[in-house]
Amino acid sequence: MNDLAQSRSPSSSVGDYLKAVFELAADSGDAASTKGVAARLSVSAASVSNMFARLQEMGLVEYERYRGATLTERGRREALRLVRRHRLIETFRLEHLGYDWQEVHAEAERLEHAVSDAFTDRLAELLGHPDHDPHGDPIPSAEGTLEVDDSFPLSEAVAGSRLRISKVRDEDAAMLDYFGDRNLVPGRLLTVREVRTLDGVVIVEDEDAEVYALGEPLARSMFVRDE
Amino acid sequence: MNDLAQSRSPSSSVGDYLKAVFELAADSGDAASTKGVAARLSVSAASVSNMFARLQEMGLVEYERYRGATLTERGRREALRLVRRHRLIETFRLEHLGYDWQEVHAEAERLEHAVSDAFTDRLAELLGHPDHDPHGDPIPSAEGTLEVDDSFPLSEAVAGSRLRISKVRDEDAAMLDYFGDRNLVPGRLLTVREVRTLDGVVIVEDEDAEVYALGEPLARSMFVRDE
DNA sequence: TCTAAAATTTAGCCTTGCCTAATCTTATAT
DNA sequence: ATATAAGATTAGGCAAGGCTAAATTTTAGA
Repeated sequence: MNDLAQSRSPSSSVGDYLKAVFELAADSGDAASTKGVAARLSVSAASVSNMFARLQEMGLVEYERYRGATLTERGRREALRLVRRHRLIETFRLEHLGYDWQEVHAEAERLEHAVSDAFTDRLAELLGHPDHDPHGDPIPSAEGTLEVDDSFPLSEAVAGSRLRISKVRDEDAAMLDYFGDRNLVPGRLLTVREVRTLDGVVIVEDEDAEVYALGEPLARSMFVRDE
Repeated sequence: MNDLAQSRSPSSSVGDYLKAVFELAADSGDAASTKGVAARLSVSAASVSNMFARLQEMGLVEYERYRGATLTERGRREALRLVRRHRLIETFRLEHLGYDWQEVHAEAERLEHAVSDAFTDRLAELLGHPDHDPHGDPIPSAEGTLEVDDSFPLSEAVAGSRLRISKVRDEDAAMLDYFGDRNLVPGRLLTVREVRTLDGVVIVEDEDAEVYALGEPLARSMFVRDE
């Protein structure tokens, strides 16, 4: 009964936790904290403690009390499978179902737990094996490899540099709206006019010579790469 | 807390039961039995009794102990929403993902619980608002209406009649294989050569003058309409 | 009609996930 | 160096859904 639990495909809840740990680690480079995961999944901290212990039993995370959790190799593979599904579904919804760039995120959270690997791979084929989703996030390969990410938040840019938008945080719908409305989307070129340390405002100019002053929250939500 | 349960969208388990009751009633015209639902969902009879009581509380079925359950109007609407999703997803998988006619059924069971109505309607549009799925089953409209079904199993045909295949039972993969391999699919025309009451074998000839002798189990799985 | 088999329900228990309240640990600020 | 705040864990519950075994009702056969 124990090794059965090992071989079963993780429940949708387990998957959500793995993805949260994966994404928090990507941001901070560190172990995922109870609090961080709780906030991301809108559950209580107690539930996270509880789940961390179970994930460790299942061999999906390395966990030490009061120290947070990091993914094991198996946990990381699992998380990447879900990320792959999520991003392909988003791309499908955008390109074939006519959803707005901003609307794409929400429902994919649910669907990613319901589709099989076979479905995912056929979807990838239908879409022409894209390597980035509509927000600019890289899509993991079917083999579980993920492009190394050399992008950084616009808030850390230096004045005068020329940058390409690589991705936009997809957690906040209002921010997605803002960027979407102004066509500040992955692939666009920006020139940094000013980075004001005083208040964190970053002033950029786009390819059409439009100038935008972005406050720190916005500047932290847009990721760029040196061009 | 009680009326919240009323307004919530039913859990995936609840939906599975509603669909099972719906489909059993369609077959037998009668209340769905505990045993029938248990067999269809691969669950113990005790679980079904339990769930019938809960479904009644939720106002989704009419249920009397030892007498089986029938859907209420609300229960029927819920079931039809799921059936609509299921059949549209099957159609999508066949037409856009290149699945075989036989493979289509299985995964849709899981997906139908994860997609929203909005997704479903956009999918319908992408597919050109089909009114039948690949097995020939009618797709309920977004408003919850379903074509009246005047088809009957081939096992009840009379010798000499000309019939069109309307649908094929999709529960048994081996039978789907058999029919699929021989191109005995919805839309094809058949002429009944002989109906042998002795052993239930039905002998038919298709449009290409191929002749098939179908035993009772197969003849009961193929539905036809007078042409 | 009466009895045995089949179907159904009840009782009692388990697991997964989630919650709140109370208790620890660790980190921070004097 | 230590008090306190912040973060994490434990304890104890709850609801959904499932199961088995035992009891009950219905149905069918002699």
